[in-house]
Amino acid sequence: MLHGDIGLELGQRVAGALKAALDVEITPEQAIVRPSAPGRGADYQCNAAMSLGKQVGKSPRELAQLIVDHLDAADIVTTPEIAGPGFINFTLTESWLAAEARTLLSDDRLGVPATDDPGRYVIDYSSPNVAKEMHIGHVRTTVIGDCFVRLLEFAGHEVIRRNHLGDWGTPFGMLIEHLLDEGWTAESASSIADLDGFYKAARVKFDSEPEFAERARARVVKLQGGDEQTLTLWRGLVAESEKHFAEIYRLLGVKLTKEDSIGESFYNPFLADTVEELTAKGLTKISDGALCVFPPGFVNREKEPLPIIVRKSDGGATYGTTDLAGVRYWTQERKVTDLLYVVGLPQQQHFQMVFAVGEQAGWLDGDHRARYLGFGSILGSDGKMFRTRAGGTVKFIDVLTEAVDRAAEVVRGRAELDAQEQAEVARAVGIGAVKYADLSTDREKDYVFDWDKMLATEGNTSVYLQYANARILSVLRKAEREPGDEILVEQAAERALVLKLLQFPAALAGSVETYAPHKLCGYLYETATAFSSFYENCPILKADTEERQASRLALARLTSRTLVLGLSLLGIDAPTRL
RNA sequence: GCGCCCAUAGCUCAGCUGGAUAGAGCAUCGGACUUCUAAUCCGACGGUCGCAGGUUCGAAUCCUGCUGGGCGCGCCA
Repeated sequence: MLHGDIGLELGQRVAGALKAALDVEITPEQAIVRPSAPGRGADYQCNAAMSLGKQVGKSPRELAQLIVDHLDAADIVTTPEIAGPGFINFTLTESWLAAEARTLLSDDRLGVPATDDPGRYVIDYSSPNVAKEMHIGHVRTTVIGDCFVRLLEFAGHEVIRRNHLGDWGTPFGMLIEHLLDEGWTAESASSIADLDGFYKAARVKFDSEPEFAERARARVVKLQGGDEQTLTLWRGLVAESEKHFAEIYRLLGVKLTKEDSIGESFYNPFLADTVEELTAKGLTKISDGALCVFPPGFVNREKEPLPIIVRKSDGGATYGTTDLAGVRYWTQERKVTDLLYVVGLPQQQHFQMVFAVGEQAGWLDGDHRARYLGFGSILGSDGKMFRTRAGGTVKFIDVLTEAVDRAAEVVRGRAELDAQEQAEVARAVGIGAVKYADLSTDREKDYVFDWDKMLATEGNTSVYLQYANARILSVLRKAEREPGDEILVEQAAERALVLKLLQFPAALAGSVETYAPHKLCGYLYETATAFSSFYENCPILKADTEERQASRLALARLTSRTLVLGLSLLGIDAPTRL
């Protein structure tokens, strides 16, 4: 099957028919073969005849008939029917469905091909600030970024995780000066428990004491100048922060580790060269004392060109400088093919400008692509930015502990789990719920954070998927035999489930190509509901023949494998019991 | 003022890049457990796709305008 995609396979056959009938060449994609809406009596439909008819000078129905007449697809579908203005309806044969499903039984990748064009990706995500506690604002970038890592790795790409820590810049003068004032040393600095409080205290002092602010500014210069005592203290702060981040990442179950920290400070040695190269290429201009790049097409409110400031009037660098140095470093030094930025939507324009400059500088081109993957905000039930009842920032760790606590409540008294298992399940369910809520709606839209909805056992939630899987595994445990290696497609619910399982590769491809985890979520939900229906209608352990039981056990296992793999690509665990 | 995004069932969301009668879940109502995990399943109810034009065989989807909301727009990152 072409890329494991039924639609593409049929599209290829349609393309072949068109070639045979009229010597017209189209790609399988251009054949526009899509799953039909339920209840229309067909599995797939070809929508190409209407638009193509005009080009070849035939009526759509006439063209559709020509395609059908020359179609070589009897191994897959029954005789296609032409309907309406020129739709070609395909119904897959039970024998083909059975044969295809059979091949999945021994396929670790469940029909998903590895990419034939592997790239080297670097993904910028999570990006917390040193000396500040992670908060609700880091949830989406961390969860979504981790999902992309998993999806791209599974697709067969090399993926470099990049945690772009906020570990440099003006706040660190204030932090280090406060460190010294409070009598911390480089060694003890890594044991400050309340980093957030520490940051706030420094901030207050900075805002209220001019003398301190003055020292803080001087300290920034020392830091950026490479003063050893300052650097040592700075490293202590970073180390302490990384402990906190690691704790969140561990609890959350994302792949980020300390080794993935490539913070702003990393680019410090490249900033001067980057600015120099931009200048050498004639892209910079001094404006109001700052060195700027003006990418074409961006204007401010006065319709004047909008700059990226690469060197402030005081000589300092900005995040624009750092981001440009990053584009330069990863494309030129590390030879990555794709740079992905999982950063909130408010920063869209900034990245568009950075990419535009990257192209002007020749760092980005057809072989070195950059893509900004923005995401919407998490809202409270009032439709405004999600905050605590007191109006404060919601801490990341509080979200996770509350999720696990609430999940424990949901799981309590459930099944025959001991305390240890209950705790593990609560974690899988609670964390899964937070991640799934984040991944299951359109990435670019805002979504409303709602504990009851995300932990609901009905509807499109991770708990429902986890439950469906646990149920399957329970049946498999109770079976007194191994699943068979033949698939029977007899009942309607059985047929629907098999078709759904065969659509996994296409669903996954759609999710990866458009960086849309919610498409995978939707597919998994449909698969779980298809299984539930099958479970109600098709007895497994009590099937009336050996063959049926063997086949249904195989289908059950296949469904479980699909759910588990799908969930794992989302970064969500699937407990064996629930 | 300029730019970007959003508006679909009472609520929360899909709608596969222009296809057929716009789909799920929740809520409401009605059914199904001496049967493999009922945390489930089956059915019913529910729509002026924000408004108005346009493009064409065909628009929730593309274009223009408007209304209502969110965000961004020079030395924080």
